[in-house]
Amino acid sequence: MMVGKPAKRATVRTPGSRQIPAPRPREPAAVLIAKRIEEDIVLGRRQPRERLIEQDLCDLFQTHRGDVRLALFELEKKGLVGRIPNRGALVRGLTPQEVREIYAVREELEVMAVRIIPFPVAAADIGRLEEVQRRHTAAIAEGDLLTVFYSNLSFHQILFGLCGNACLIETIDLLAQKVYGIRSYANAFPDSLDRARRDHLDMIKALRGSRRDELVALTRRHLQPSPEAYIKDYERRFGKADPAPAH
Amino acid sequence: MMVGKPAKRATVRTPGSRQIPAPRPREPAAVLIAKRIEEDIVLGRRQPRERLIEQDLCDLFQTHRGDVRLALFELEKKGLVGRIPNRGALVRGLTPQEVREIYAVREELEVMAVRIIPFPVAAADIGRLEEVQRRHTAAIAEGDLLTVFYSNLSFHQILFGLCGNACLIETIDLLAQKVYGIRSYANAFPDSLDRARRDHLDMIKALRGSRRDELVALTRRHLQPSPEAYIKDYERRFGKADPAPAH
DNA sequence: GATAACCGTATTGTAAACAATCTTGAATGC
DNA sequence: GCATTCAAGATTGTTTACAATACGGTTATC
Repeated sequence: MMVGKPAKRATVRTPGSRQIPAPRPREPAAVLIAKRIEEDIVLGRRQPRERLIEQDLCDLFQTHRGDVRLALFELEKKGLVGRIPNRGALVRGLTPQEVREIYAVREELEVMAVRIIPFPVAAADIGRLEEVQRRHTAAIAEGDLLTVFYSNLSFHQILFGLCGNACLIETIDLLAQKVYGIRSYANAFPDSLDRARRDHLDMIKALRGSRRDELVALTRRHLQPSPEAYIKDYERRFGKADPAPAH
Repeated sequence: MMVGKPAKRATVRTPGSRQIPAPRPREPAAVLIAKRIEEDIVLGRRQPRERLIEQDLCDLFQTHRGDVRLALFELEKKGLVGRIPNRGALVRGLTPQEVREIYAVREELEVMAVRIIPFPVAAADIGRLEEVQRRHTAAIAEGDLLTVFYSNLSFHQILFGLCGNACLIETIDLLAQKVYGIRSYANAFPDSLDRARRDHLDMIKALRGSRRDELVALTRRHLQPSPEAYIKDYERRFGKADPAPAH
């Protein structure tokens, strides 16, 4: 497996011990493969209902089935792919119902995060946000959707990372991953991208001025367009009736 | 592997298709093993820092390393065990900091859940809660901690299940799993168990009367004792200084 | 006597082979 | 012509064997 990185030492913490030197869990190969597949789904290179065959992925990533298998289980738990026993994995689409539910929880958690960010925010942190936002803006101008995606991701990770609650950060990230795939719908319209860009700039301003309520309102508003665009498109394709509850 | 159950057919939903008959993902062996290990940790039969050696677990569960491996990866993602490359898995304890953070998020989500429960709640659902609560009460009286644990679990799953948001339910469950292990601290004191019991009864009453604010207050209060007991015990054992940030 | 290099053992990580299961398509009977 | 049965191929699930790595003790050396 040649996807791995050099990897250096790090530490793990266990209660009752201070710092134990231990090999850092260098990104296991399986996780890297999972990331790549995730990216494919985000970019629309893999469509819902498409099968993910283990051997194909082995050839693609030059590895053995063990890692691919692990990656698929991982993606299954994230909700990005479904699995049918003895049949394998397939890219999983989301019903409007599911999208609405996920976004409701995202809003709750992201609002919580910005509520507990300690103010004022350090200038260095705001600087990092501005730096990433410059990349984001440039990528939109150039129509580089891949960079748009990743810089947008970084922006939110930095922003919510300010809240200081690791569990909250992790959970926000988890839910964001579940709907990575539907971004492409929102990104299809330049208007949406521009609006997101302006939201980010407004957020930075609110942060700089320690205006929490404004930040909360922006956070809520920022989450609106994506699910709406997705649901609209979904209904256009498959009809408006929500076909039976999702289990 | 002889842990499996008979397993029947079910259906999977994918967007754009109606109902596709498909083999129901019968609880895979790995998941069952993970549950058993989880239970061991909950019951204190496995202490933090204890190593989990794959071959030992294979012998114990009469299976092959593939499933054990998968189970360990699963528990790792849940945060119950840590892994050191080429060294294996070990039961992971939680720092007070982590516990506080997890409970903060739990409170936010569980309060959200009870806020969106559609009122009035169907009599049948209240009946199910009462039924489970009878088991809970009986188990406390008999000192059957295992049944206490599982009936308490059921109670909350039914309660939060009423909110109707599958993603929210799932996320609440995920966070609850992360702190399964610390229940034993709260359960050590009969007072705590009795208080939990009374909380449950009060919740049922509030549900029956559709008194949402009361339910929210009870939900918050119900989450207080466990982390407090754990943190107190932790500081007694390892000293009060929170040793270095938890990453 | 302390320290550094070495080797044996325990354990995980990787790979390949085998078995079980499902899908697909053709052949057969009605 | 249509449904049913059967067999072949494809894919996943399981098992076993092998290689790589890390730890612990022993020995050699200064």
